[in-house]
Amino acid sequence: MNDFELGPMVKDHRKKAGLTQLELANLAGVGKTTVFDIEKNKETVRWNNLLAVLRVLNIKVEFKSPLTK
Amino acid sequence: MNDFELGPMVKDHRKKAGLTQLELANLAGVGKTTVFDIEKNKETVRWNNLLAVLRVLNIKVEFKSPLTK
DNA sequence: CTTTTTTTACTGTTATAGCGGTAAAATTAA
DNA sequence: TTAATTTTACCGCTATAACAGTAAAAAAAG
Repeated sequence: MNDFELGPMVKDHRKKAGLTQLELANLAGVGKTTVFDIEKNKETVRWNNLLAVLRVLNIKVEFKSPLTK
Repeated sequence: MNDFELGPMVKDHRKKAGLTQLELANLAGVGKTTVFDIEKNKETVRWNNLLAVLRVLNIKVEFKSPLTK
């Protein structure tokens, strides 16, 4: 289970926000290539760049573990 | 709100797992510097490296948004 | 259909994350 | 206390992510 893919989620949110990849990139302060890579599920992107994109799209990140719950 | 810091959480989980930074790094397949940086909240680490460390510590990542819920 | 926009893909260059090594603090154990 | 371990910090070197172009393929608009 949990073969969740972040890329498609980002793409979906961007679409629903009415943004092009370039617009999202500019809003997030990253290059268009980075947005493209994120949507393609490339995981070698930098954490801060991914965070910047998620922030624009109002996607929150949560970390959970048996210890946390 | 939500000035959540990932670094301390990683450190706490590592401690409770009885691992040194070096051991965690080796288990995750990253350099010791990367583990150190993550615990210091350095956000320029690569997403895949962060994921590898979280996986060892059994910390799951969830993405949430108004659209998702 | 045709035109426009967007997305995908590739390229060369630049900036820097990641790495292991080393060593000094800081912490923990004996 | 001293000794051993761990963490923090810094150092070059290397690998590669990020970037702005460019252009072709795909999608959307007219």
